Amino acid sequence: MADGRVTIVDLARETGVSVSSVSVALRGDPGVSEATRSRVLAAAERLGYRADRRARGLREQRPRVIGVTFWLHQTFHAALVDELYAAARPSGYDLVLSGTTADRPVAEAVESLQHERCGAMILISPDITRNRLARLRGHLPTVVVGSDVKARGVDLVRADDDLGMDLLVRHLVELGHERIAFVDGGDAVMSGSRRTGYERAMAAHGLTDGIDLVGGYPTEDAGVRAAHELVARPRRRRPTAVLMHNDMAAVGMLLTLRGLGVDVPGEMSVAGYDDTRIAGLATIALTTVSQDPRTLATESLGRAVARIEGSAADPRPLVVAPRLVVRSTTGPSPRGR
Amino acid sequence: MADGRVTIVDLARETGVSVSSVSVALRGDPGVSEATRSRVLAAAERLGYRADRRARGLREQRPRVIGVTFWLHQTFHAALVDELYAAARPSGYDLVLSGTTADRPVAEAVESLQHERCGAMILISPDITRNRLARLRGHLPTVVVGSDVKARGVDLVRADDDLGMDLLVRHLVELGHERIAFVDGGDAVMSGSRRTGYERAMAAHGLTDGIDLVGGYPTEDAGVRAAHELVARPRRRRPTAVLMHNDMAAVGMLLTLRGLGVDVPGEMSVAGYDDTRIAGLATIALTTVSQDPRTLATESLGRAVARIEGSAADPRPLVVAPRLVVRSTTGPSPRGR
DNA sequence: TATCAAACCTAGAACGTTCCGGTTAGGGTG
DNA sequence: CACCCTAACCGGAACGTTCTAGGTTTGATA
Repeated sequence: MADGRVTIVDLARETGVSVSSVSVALRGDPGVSEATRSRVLAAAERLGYRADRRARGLREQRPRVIGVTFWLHQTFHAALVDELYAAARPSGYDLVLSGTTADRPVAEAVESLQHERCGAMILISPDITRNRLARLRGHLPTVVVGSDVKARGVDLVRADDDLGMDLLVRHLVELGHERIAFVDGGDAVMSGSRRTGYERAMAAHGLTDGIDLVGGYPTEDAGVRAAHELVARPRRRRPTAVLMHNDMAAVGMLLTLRGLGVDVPGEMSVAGYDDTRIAGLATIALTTVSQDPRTLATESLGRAVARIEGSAADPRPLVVAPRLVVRSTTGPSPRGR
Repeated sequence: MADGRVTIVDLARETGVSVSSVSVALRGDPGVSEATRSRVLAAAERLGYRADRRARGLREQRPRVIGVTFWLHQTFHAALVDELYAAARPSGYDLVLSGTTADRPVAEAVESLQHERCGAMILISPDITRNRLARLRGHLPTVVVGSDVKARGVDLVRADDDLGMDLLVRHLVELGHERIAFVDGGDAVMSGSRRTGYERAMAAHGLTDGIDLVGGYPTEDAGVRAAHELVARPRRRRPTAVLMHNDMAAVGMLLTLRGLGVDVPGEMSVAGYDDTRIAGLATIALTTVSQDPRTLATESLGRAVARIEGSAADPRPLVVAPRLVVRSTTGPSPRGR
C-alpha cells in the first residue's frame, strides 16, 4: 500500500488465500487449516499488520470497547484507571480513556466517547447532574464508580463513606479524642457523602457536640488554609484531631501544622482519605482510609461487561467496605492525658 | 433502530432527504439549502444523533485522530495531556489517550493506538528503545515530547535540561553555594539528560570538584532515602544544596530534611524540577524549574498535525527554554557567611 | 462408481460514513 | 425556442473488517 497501511487484503494477496480466510485465521476461529493459519500469521508479522479496530467495531454486532472518564489531575483516579486496565485485560474488552480537566467538563469527555461507539461507559466520580446522567443512560449502559449520584438504570459502585468516616472517628475516639473537626471538599463530587458520613459517625459515638465542620475544597491549598484557620482559634476551641476530605488536602494540613510548630500527632491528629501514594511516604505517614481501588475497578468493569452482554437486571448499588490505614499522624488526645 | 443506535440513515428517513445530503448538512459543507440543513440538524438533535467516528475515519482519507501515550501516575504528564487537549480543540483533531502503568508498558499502549488507526502519535517521555521507536516511526508519524531518545524521522520536542540545570546551578552559585549535590532519576527516562546537564553546569561554573552524584529514582521515596544518606555524612562532606531529578523526589527530600531537623534553606537548599502543582503549595514552596508544558504541548501537537497533513521536512528537534521558579527552599549558603 | 461428510475455503453483503459523479429543476440569455 | 448555468439533491462505490451461505476438495464408505 502506498500510504503504508497494511490491511487484511494485503495479507490475502500475499498468502494467496481469500480475505475471509485471512480474517478467520487471524482471529483463531476454526475453519482454516493449521498450514494456512501459520502462513497468514507469518505474513501479518512480516508486514506489521494491525487489525483496524474501527472497521472491526463497525461490522461486529457487539461492541468491544468500554469508555472511561476520569479527572486527569486526581491521583486516586489514576490509581483506578490503572486497576481498570488490569481488569480489562482478561475480559477481552478494550478501554478508551477520556480525561477531564478544568476546561474539559465531563459532558465533553462523554460526548467524545459516544462518538467512539463504546458499548458502555465507566464514569469515575463524575461531576454531572442526575438529569444528564439519566439522559446518558438512555443511550448507553453506564457505570458510575466512586460517587453517590443516583439515576435510574445506572450501575453504581462506590466505597462506603459512612463506614470509612466511622472507622476514622472510632479510631480517634479510642485514642481519647472528642473534638474532631472535618474539613470538607466543598462542591467536589464525594464531598457530600463524606460530610454526612462524618456527621453520622460523630452522632453514633455520642459526639454531636464535637461536630466541627470547616469549609474546604479537594486540593492541597484547602488544607493549608484550614490549618491557619484552626491554629488562629483560641486554644480551647481548637480540635484535637482533624479529618480531611482527601489525602491531598490532608498533606496541605499536615505540612502547614508542622510548619507552624504544631506537633502532629502530639498536639493535633490529622487523617486523610484515599490512601494515595503520598500518604504512604515515610515522612508523611498519613493515617487514612483505603477505598480498595482494585475491587472498585474489577466490580465496575464487571458490571459494564454484564450490561454489554445483555444483563437487564435492575442495578443495585455495590458498596465496597473501605479499610482503615493507621500510620503516624494520629495519636492519643492531648486532653485525655 | 432496535438497539438504540441512531445513524445517518435514520436522519435521512426522518427528514425525507438522501443520506448524502444529510452527511453534507451535518458537516456544514456547501451544497444543501439552509432549509434542509436546519431540518436535518433539528432531527439530529431530536433523536440524539452522534456521528460514528469509526465509520467516518474508515471512509475519510485523512485521519482525524492523534494518539497520546502518557504515564498515568506522573503529575507532569497529566499537565501535558491537559495542555494537549486544549491545543487539540481548535485544530480539528481528536485525541485518543493510552495510559502507561507498571504492567502496561509503552509498547502495549502504542499497540493499542495503532489499532485505533490514528494518524500520528505523541509519546510523552516514553520508556522505549531507539530501535522500537524507529520501527514504530516506519508505520506512523511519531512525536516524542520531553525525552531525549533520538531516532530517524521522529520529531522531538523537549525542554532544555542543560539550560534548566544551568539555571539552578547558577542560582545556587549566586547564593554562594559550591558543594551542590544531585540526586538522579536512576533509569527513568529523562534521567540521563538531567544528570549530564548537572555535570556540565557544574563544570561551566568551575565547580567540577563540587560534583556530587547520588543515585536515586523518580519518586518521593528516592528523596527520603537520599536525605538520610546525606545527613548521615560527616558535616564537612555534606553538600550545602541538593538538586533533585523531579519535584516528587524533591518533596521527599524536603520533608525528610525538615523531619530530621535540618533547616531548609538555612542549612541546606533544595530544588526540584517540573514545577508541578505541589511545588507551588504554600508549605512546600519549592524552588524548581518549569518546563513550560503549554509550549511543549502546542509544539508537539503542531508537529503531529503537520506530519499528518503531509510535511515531509526532516525533523529538527525543538528545544524549549525552561524557566527558573524561585520559591523558598533555596537560600544563601551557610558556608558563605 | 456413486454418495456422503468433513475439512477447508470463498464470494459477497453488511456496518455507517464520505465523496465522486451524476441528475433535476429553475432561471437567465441569446 | 434552444441553450447553458447553478443550486440542490441523489445514487452508489468505497473504507477494512466480519459473517452468512455456499462451494470445492478429499477420502472413506456403500
